[in-house]
Amino acid sequence: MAIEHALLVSLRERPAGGLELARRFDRSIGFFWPATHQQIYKVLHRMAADGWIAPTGDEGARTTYAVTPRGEEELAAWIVRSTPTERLRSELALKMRAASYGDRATLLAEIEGRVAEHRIRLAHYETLQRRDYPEPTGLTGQDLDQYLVLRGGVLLEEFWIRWLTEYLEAHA
Amino acid sequence: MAIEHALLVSLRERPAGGLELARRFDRSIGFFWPATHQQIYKVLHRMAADGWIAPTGDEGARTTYAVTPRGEEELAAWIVRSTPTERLRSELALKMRAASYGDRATLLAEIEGRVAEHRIRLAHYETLQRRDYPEPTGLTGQDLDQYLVLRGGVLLEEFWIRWLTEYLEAHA
DNA sequence: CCACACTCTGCAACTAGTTGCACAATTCGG
DNA sequence: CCGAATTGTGCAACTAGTTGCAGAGTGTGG
Repeated sequence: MAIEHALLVSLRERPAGGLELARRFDRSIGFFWPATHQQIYKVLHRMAADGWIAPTGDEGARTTYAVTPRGEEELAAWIVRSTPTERLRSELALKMRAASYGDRATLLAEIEGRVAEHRIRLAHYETLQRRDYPEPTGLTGQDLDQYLVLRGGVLLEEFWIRWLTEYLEAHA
Repeated sequence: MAIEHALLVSLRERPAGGLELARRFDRSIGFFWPATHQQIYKVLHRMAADGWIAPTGDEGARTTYAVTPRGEEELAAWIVRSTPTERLRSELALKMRAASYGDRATLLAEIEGRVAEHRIRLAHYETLQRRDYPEPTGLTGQDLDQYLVLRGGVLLEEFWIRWLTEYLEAHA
């Protein structure tokens, strides 16, 4: 339902082909919307068929798409449409609750690993933050929005670290 | 991949039928794993066919399932299996980033509504916390786990409120 | 006792996303 | 220049989850 719009946003920022988009998803955009290249290609075709995007300057094998006026309209319309609240779906949370039916020690080890992962991701986001937005107070428009989404990534990682750490401490 | 196990956990706590399970999912278990009754029925059939659960004391139309030994095994095996890190998928985050391509005022209003929702949910969780776990320091085993998952719900709501509020303030 | 509402079960069709693979074009090291 | 690795595109089959609907059974107020 929304990957189309994620692609529109990314293509609005700069035209690109499928793989390039997939790479961008692995970085910024994908913090909050993971996608594989296969799915991206599938959706790109649909979007091109619907006239939301169009190939620019055919350079042979690789196709670069740009957003059409029709796509701009759709993007604006989507932003205004209301979005249902999203629920986090966490298998790990389930396991934490179920721990007493299995081997708790193994689960605790897994959680420790997960905390380490989140710390790494957090450090990565903080590096980006320092590099790209050293002085956030002056930001406006798109830059401000990008910064705030990155900020969301930071807060989310902090949530995970805090929660998992509390779990570990309670079972120490 | 995991709804089966969520159902096992819930049925382990107390045998039940499809609708009753759906109701439980709307409450505690579903904090981190939403599911509709239709899907629950579908999965229950599969699980019964696989021998993970079995109907208990046939009471006519409504079927109550309980976890079999085979199901217990599966539950324990699942807890030990490692889980891929989950990514939050947020359409709202995308919109925040895309705001400058549409009507920002409308989006800000929507975000305000969302904050209100999260505050309500947070208050609800805190009520549960006070009611069911007034003295968390003495908890052990399953009770402790349930408490800690509820605690995760609280932290998650706080994450949302904080992030969305920062966004609103930055665009005030 | 009968109409109406509610509970419980479930099917069908669909949409979104994943996994595994294949193949062409390009670049790059020897 | 040639073989190998990498980049870019994409199909096919599958799994998970959603939406919309329907019918059977139970209880309840007039």
